[in-house]
Amino acid sequence: MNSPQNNTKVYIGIVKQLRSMIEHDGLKPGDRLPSERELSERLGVGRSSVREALRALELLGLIETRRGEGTFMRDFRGHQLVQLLSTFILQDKKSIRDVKETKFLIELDCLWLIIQKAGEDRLLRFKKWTLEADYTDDDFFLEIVTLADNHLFLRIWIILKDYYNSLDLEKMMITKQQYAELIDTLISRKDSEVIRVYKELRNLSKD
Amino acid sequence: MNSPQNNTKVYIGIVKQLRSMIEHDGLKPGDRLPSERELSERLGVGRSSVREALRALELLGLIETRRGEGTFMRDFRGHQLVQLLSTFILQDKKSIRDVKETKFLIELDCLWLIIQKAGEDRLLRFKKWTLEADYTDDDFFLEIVTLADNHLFLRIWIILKDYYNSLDLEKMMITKQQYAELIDTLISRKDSEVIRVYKELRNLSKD
DNA sequence: AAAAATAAACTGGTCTGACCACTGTGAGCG
DNA sequence: CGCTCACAGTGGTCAGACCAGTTTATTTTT
Repeated sequence: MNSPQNNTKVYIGIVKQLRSMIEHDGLKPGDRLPSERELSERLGVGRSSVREALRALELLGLIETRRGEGTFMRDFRGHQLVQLLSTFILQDKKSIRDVKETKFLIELDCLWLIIQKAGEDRLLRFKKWTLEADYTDDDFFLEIVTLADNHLFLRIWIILKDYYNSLDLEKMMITKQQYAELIDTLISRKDSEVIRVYKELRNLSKD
Repeated sequence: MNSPQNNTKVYIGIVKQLRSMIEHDGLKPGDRLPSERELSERLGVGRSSVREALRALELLGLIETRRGEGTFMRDFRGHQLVQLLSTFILQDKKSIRDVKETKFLIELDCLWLIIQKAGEDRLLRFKKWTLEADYTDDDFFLEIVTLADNHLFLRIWIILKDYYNSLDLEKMMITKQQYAELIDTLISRKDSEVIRVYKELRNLSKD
């Protein structure tokens, strides 16, 4: 039947079913899922099990429920979960250090990837935007990570960014000139220069 | 009563209660939580609501339940989250290229971290093991990533490794001498040399 | 006929009670 | 002393009931 194996919990199976259902039907953020009772009947399980699965996905921020209306796909970037986990887990100092360390290194990786891959015209346009537009540090590096053209790094970075922001660390001021300088080094394609400028920008010089 | 506000869902309140309970009682990984029925009674809510909260936390990897025994705190240093989200991220089975690229760069990151952090004695011991023991490429780099002492990278790498292996790509032969040489460069702490040797080892020279 | 009020049919939210499967324990027997 | 076995406790699951909202259809009123 629907159950994958016997010793797996029902609600886990439902999560999987839902995932494949979402993929199969191509559900996008905002779309409605079947009602709890319908899922219950369709999958041949109790409604409470369906609810356990849905509640878990809700806490993860993947879906949203509105009483009287239904359950909907959500445009998830993790905030729900990030907030929860950060207060839940990230208390210990080492985890915080890991998050910072990982975020920085992935940003460096992406810079390196850009050197390898990005076209010069794209970089020049980016530099122009850097000097003219208004943006935050997250905005800037989101563009960096996007330019690196690695979907995996992009997803991981976004998660780390949210974590990082939830830590409420003091942030340093970075001038447009600094951002622009970083892009210059990208255009010149000098690895070592990129690393130096990035470290300076992140104030990691002494490390 | 126990409920924080009236319009918040009960299971959310329970999650919060659990969090403060964990903090207050100083529960550590491996410790047991009160049973579902006891929580239900103590918090004045239905058992199904307790279960919705527990199931959500379980899916998050924060707790673990064993039928007949109870519910236990889990060792979640490494963010189950990454693993969970990975099933969603890797869902779009986009480019194999991304997986390879990311795995390699993270391995490089870890090498870099080792240069910064690892003690020489540890590296010497590692080199000895490299020359004497029997191991696979995965074994070797698992040790590398572990030495980097970044739990986040460790978890991400493990996922990538598993995915990478599932791709069934042809693998090249790597001699013990090559592995040992890599460690030598780590001991000498020359960044550029490490990169060169690693690339050679992964046959990325032309790239 | 149009608008407003009402009713019905859904949706999620919660609780209760029941039963199953599994684990640990302790009483009782050999 | 060691074994067996029943029992209490725990999570796993289901069914049913009721509440509280929303939407839609129906009826009533204007």
